[in-house]
Amino acid sequence: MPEAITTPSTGAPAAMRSRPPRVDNRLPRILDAAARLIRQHGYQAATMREIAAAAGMLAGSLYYHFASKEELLVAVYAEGVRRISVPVAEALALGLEPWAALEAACTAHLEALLQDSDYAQVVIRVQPADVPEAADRLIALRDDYERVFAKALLGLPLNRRTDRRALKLMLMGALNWAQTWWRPGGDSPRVIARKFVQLLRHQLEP
Amino acid sequence: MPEAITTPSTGAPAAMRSRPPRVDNRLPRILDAAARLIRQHGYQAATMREIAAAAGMLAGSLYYHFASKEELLVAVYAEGVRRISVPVAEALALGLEPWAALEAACTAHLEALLQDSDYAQVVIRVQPADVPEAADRLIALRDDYERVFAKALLGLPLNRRTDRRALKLMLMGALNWAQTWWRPGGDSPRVIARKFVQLLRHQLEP
DNA sequence: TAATATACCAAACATGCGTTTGTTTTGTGT
DNA sequence: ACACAAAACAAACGCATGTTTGGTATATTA
Repeated sequence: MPEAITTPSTGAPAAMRSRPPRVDNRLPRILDAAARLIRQHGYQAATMREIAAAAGMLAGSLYYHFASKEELLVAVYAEGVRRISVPVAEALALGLEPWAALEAACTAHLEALLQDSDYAQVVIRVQPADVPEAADRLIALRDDYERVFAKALLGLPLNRRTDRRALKLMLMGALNWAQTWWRPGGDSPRVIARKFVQLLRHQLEP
Repeated sequence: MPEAITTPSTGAPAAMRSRPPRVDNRLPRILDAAARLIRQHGYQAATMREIAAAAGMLAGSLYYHFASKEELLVAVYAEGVRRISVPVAEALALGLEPWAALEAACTAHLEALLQDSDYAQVVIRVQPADVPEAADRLIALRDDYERVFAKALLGLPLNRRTDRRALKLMLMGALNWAQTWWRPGGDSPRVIARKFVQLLRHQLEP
């Protein structure tokens, strides 16, 4: 499934550009290839040559669009955050009652993470600490999404003694870790989300 | 805090050895250095030269003890699994009532993961897929531990419709993900474990 | 159609990597 | 004290990596 970006951010020399980008721009293909290979092999193991070849060009040509490999990662990562944030925000905008809204948000999160998007998977797979130069920006991007997800917990009618922060960390951890064990053919994102929310919401004892 | 291994597995040429290993063996130091650097920088970014230097030797000398960098990782990883499994198994052997036992197991898991051991952190940080040659063995090691942890859920008096597998996956995900957000000075492993188990055990609604 | 910035090619560069090889030191058992 | 294996050194090898440089084709605008 091809994942062309709708509005490709223009390349590196964006500051001094006197003409609009060409229509046959291969920037989206670069980002798609980078997202796929970084997801498959990790950031370090995904080489610029591999990425370039997958985009139908040579390694050096990537540097017309990105100043460095780390900048390329940041671009992919930012798009990944977008691809999780948007569906989750949409789910939260449906006006469902609080628990259903949370479940819908979790479903959207898992769908992006497990099925839909190489970009989204990069966000969970790449650890900011692995990319010293860009770690701060990656963490900031991840925090952006956390704030989106946190909204899903706002309306919940909770016990007075419930630690909302612990609830958020627990749920996000459980969701993100799904990437390590989930395989196609397993429970669907919707089913997993339902089970997880169910485990939290109701008492486990008989 | 130094982390000398108690019973160092003998080096690479273990098959044809006619004398016991020396007492000033630096193998433990190699493993400690590898564990620390792999935890800090990730597997790919941790170089053999760095590890050797941290152990007070040269890169080539590592190959007396390990046939390759991947073999070194496997050794560290195996020790890491041990350092999580042992405390958790001990917690489960205390004879506590089921929910307290689960909480104790989670505490032990988090202590190893967040505070005690570079080795343990390697287990969670390194993704088997990043090390193609050794991925199978790493996954097998991780599964070994999962079986230990799964015992913590056996005795729980649960609702008949509770999905025990989902419960395990949710809880392990939440615990393992703590590595990405926890910082020294934050809630202690004991407190986190209590909060997480509490969230699962009791009803969240008022 | 002419001009020009866009987008890429082609080829190399410097560097750091995992690993190998031959040699030397050093602890240990007899 | 001697013999010998264990353990490390010293130096290189081959290779892949991210990146740079100068040149070239092409779509777009005027």
